Amino acid sequence: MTAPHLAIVGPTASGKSALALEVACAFGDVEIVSIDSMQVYRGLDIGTAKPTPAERAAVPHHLVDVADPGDEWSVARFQREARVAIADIERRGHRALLVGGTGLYVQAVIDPLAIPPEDRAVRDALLARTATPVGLAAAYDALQRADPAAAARIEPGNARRVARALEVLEITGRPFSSFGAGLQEFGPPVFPVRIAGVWLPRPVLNDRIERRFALMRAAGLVDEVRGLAGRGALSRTARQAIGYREVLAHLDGEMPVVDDAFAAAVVRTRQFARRQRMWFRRDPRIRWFGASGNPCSILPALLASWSA
RNA sequence: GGCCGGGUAGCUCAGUCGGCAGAGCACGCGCCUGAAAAGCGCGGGGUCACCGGAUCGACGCCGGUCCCGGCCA
Repeated sequence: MTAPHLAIVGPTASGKSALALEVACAFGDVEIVSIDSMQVYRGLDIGTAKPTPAERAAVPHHLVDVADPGDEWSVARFQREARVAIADIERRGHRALLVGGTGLYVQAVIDPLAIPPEDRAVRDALLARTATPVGLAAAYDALQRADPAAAARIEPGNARRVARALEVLEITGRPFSSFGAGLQEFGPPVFPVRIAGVWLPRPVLNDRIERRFALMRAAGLVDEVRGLAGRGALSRTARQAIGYREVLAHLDGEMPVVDDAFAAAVVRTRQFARRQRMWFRRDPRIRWFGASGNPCSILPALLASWSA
């Protein structure tokens, strides 16, 4: 039995990655596993705040650059690959340091989530049918009859999730709800792990978000997006990355002024950070570490907590 | 200076034969099992530019003032 794995979660731009590198240097026996739905894509570097080659040379990083920008990524794929990576890390006698802000992915990795199978064609057909209010209402009705438990967990207006539940029903013949109680239950993780949450005051975080986008812009985000767009199609999943979607809209002429694109990206990042806060807040297994300014000031407390 | 158009929520704008003001976005609060940097629900907000007038009653009608845009001089 090895020592427990570690995890750092929190909203975007809260300084998790920098902290993780410090922790890795301090401990020496940890490898970083990025829990990030967009850093998996090769070529999406600047806008995803991906660790630099130097950082990746200093500390091994996993689940970064494992997909082509044209790939449709998914939670299930992440769950599989992350668990393989963690098993490998254990085999080397090391500890995994999970770092990231994609809440669903964190749970897919550390919780015993049985993710039902999918059939994209079936779901796309269902989504087409639920595209109108009338069609959605009919679909939700059908779900209520076939799987009341799932319907109770899904808002009637959420076409995405209604379609997904019906999809599972259609291709497996089993109710969606039979695959698990949902994400409300925070039982013991599938492996021992200590989870730290990074908390910053909202004005500080908002300020960091704004600065970071300015830096990304200066670092050539527009050119990066232009290159990706020119090289071929970005998948539906990849093209919605914050910053990429907005710059793409600018390059397509839908948003003529670049500054507007970046302003929109900043707004969407703030909204994203809020959803992340909501998501992580309800997980009682997270131990929170707050900083009033520089998130690296958390480091001593974090190391002390994890060394105990 | 003259003529025309406009001044309504933080922003962009809708609106009513005169009957206690709406939408989208933003913002706030929340939800979440194969797109999750996605998707969805709820909510707070306005002396309707200002001053005066007629009216039971004005954001709306009348008169004036200020500001913005366009055309003419």
